[in-house]
Amino acid sequence: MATIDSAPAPASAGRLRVAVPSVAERVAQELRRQLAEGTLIPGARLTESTIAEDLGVSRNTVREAFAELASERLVVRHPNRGVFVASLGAEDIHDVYTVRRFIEVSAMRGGGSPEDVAAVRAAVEEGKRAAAAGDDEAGGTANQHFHGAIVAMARSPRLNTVMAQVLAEMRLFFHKATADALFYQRYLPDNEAICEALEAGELDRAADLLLAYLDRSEDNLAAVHGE
Amino acid sequence: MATIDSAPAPASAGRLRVAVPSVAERVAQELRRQLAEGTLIPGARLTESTIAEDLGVSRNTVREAFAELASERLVVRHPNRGVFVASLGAEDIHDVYTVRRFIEVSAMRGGGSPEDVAAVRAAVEEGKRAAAAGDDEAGGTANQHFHGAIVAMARSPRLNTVMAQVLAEMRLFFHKATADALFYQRYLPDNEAICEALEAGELDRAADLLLAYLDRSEDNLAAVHGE
DNA sequence: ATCGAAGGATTGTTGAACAATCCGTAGATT
DNA sequence: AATCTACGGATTGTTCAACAATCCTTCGAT
Repeated sequence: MATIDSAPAPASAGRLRVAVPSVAERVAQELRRQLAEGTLIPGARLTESTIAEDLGVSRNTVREAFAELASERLVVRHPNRGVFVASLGAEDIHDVYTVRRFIEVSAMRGGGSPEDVAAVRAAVEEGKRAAAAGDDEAGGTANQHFHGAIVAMARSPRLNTVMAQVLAEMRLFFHKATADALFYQRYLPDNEAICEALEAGELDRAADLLLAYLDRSEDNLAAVHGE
Repeated sequence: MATIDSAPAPASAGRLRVAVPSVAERVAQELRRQLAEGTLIPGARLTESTIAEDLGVSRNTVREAFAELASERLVVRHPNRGVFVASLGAEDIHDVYTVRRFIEVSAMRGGGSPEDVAAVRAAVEEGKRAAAAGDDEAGGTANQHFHGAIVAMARSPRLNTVMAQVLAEMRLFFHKATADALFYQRYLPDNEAICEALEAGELDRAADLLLAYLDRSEDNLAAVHGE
């Protein structure tokens, strides 16, 4: 399949160091892409030699990429058996939402700078445009931007990392749920209301709305899972 | 230096599968130990070949261990330059405490089952014993158990993981601070008060006390850092 | 003193090899 | 027929050796 030689060759001209990511990093990136895109479905097995050949890299390099993805919980290692695309069970969904409740709600109560709030607003508008265009994929992305922007208000690199990983895990799961075209649109009014409360400086109310949203979202997802 | 063949040989008798950790995992564990113990000081460089020889494993295996430690932020990778023991700057300390405020305080407001509360109490008593014995190392460990137990009340594997990583990062930094023998003892009364509020079911008060403790602790640590 | 060109050392990556482990299947046993 | 055991194939875990790419230092020239 597609090779990973995407980065422009370190050709002649530019003397500006661009920090080309390592091969292992590019492999991880490519796998992340396929994971998010849904090419690799949860539970699928990833064979080292196959991927190594497909991407034209060594098995050892694939192995390093696996280690990275495993640390992000996107794949699971079964010793001596191989790595598999992570599949979230009911407990995992609940746990992910627990993390989100902890982090997002606290971030909301802390508020953010005007630029941070503007970023939240921008994500809401992005969602509206996606809905208008009927683009579900973009709608999901916008929703993740919305929640990412909320956490970003805390300006904490570590919290941002945690949140990014959790959102990546959710994206992995959503390929079952997104069959419902209205899944994201349903939450647009919530995002709008939360954002307005935030812009008005009513942080506690915004946090309460966000909490209610998360609870409802979890229930919906659990229902989809149970079907 | 010391080899890593610690696990009892997969001898004859036992048919019970014990899941021997992989070599890479044992290397990571050994490095974690040295990191926590202070043998490896922040900023120190870890040369692949040296460690490979010292532990009697291959360079590739060391590399896998590095990847794991890097994902835990215990070491930092500088591309083409090597990996270094992470050293926390002022921003990092603040960030770590931000994470702790988010997670610990929320967990406290959520409360926990009687067993979970008992675990918190046990950590407090552990700290008292360590103080009585004048054992600073044990005091630090007890303190980490205390805060770990608070987060454990949320019964969230992912939050526990995040907290464990943050505590590991702090341990890395504390080797400067622990010169002050009273560093941990100073916080014993706080832990006691927080625990009592928790046991009394006064979650909000316990959370407020915890928050105040975290703020004070951060200030102290920042002061130590600045000296 | 500044700059640039070797030189050496270390990382990044590859390829091949082998041991260890797992899985499925075919036979043997009851 | 069902269960157990042994075997074989496939994949992972780990090692080793090599080489390219990159960085740091030193040396020398300007």
